[in-house]
Amino acid sequence: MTSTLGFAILAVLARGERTGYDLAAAMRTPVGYFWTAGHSQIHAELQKLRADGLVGFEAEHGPGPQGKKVYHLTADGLAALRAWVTEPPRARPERDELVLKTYASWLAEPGLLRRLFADQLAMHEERLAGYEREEAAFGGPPPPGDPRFGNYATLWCGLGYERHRVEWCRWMLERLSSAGA
Amino acid sequence: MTSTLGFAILAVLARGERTGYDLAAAMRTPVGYFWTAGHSQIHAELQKLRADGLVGFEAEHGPGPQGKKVYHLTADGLAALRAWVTEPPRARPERDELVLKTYASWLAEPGLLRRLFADQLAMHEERLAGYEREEAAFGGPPPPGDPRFGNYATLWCGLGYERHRVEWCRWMLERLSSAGA
DNA sequence: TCGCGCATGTAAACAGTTACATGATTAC
DNA sequence: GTAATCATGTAACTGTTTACATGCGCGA
Repeated sequence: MTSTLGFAILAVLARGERTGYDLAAAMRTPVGYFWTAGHSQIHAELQKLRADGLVGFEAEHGPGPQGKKVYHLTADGLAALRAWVTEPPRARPERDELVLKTYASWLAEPGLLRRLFADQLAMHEERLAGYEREEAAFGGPPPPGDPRFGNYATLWCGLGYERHRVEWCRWMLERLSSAGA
Repeated sequence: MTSTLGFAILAVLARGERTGYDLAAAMRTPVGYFWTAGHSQIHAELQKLRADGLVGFEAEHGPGPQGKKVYHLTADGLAALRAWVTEPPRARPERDELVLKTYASWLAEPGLLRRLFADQLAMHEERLAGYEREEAAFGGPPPPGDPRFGNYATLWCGLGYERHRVEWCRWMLERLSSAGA
C-alpha cells in the first residue's frame, strides 16, 4: 500500500543513497519536473518505507539532535519500484486554477485579464528558456536503461508542456486584444 | 478565505442556478476541462459559501429526506468571483504520476514500458478526438464577455494539452523501439 | 412493487501544507 | 561568536476521497 510519494522517494533513492534532508532538497524543485514534496512529508514516509522493508539506513554521527541517517534502497524496494513503473498510473483528476479562472473569464475586466495572461506568459517563457538550456546541455537523448534517460524524457515532457502553455497564453492574449477595449 | 473549490462552485452558479446535485454532476466530469469535485465536498462547501453570504437558496419540495435546494449567486458572490478571476493563481506544485514513472523508467522492462505508453497514447488520442469534435461544434470562438467564451477558451487549452501529451507519448515510443527490444 | 435516478447529508481516512521545535557542524 | 546550512522530527490544519446513511419520485 505504498503511496505515490513513497515511490517518488524510491525513484530518487534508486539513483544513489541520500539523507532525508537530501531527498527534501531534491523534491523542493520538482523531481522529473513533475513531483514535489516537503521535508515533513518525506521523514514520515521514510519511516513507513522502512517498516515495509523497502529502504534501510546507516546512522551516522552528524548535525542535529538525532544525528544523520543515510537511506538506501533494499532489494525489495528496488523490486517494488520496478513493478510500479510499468503499472498504469491511477488517473488523478486534473486541477488547474488558471483554467478554472478562464472558465469564469467572461465576467472579468478585459484589462486585468490581459495582465493576468501576460504575467503567466512571461513565467512560462522563462521556464521554457530554462528547459531549453538544460536540453542543450544534454547532447541528445541518452539510451533507455541509462538513469539519465529518465531525466531527459521528463525534460522533454516539460518542454512540450511549457510550449503548449506559452501558445495558449498567446492565443488568449490575441483573443482578448482583438475584441477591443 | 474562500477556497478554490468555493470559486469553482461560484463559477458554475454564475451561469445559472443549480442544486447541489446538479453541481456535483457538472463537476464529476471536469468543469472547464480542469476542475473536479465530489458531491460530499460540494455540499459542505455550499454551507460555507452560504454562511459567507456568497450564495443563497430556495428550498423546494423534492426527493430525499431534506427536499431540494436550488442555489444561486448573491451580489456579494458575483463580486467575489469577479475579483478572484483576475488575481494571479497561487502556484500549485505540479504532480504527475506518469512523468514520475518516466523518471524511473530506466529501470523498467522495455516491453512493459512500451505497453504503458501505447495505452496512454490511445487514451490521449481518444480524448483529443472528442475535444476536436466539440471544437467543431462551436463555429469559431465566441467573443470574450459571452459565457461560452469560457467554455471555448478552456477547450482550446484542453486541445493543446492533449496534443502535447500525444506527441510526448509518440516520442517516448520512438525512443523505446529504436533502442531495440 | 421494485429499481433507478434524484437529492441531501455525515464520518473516517488519506494526502499535503505550514508551523513548531530542536540542535550540531561549518564557514566567516 | 554568530549566522547559515545541515539534519531530524511532531502537530495542526486544509483539502480530497471513499464509505456510510437516508429516503422521495417516477417509470416499467
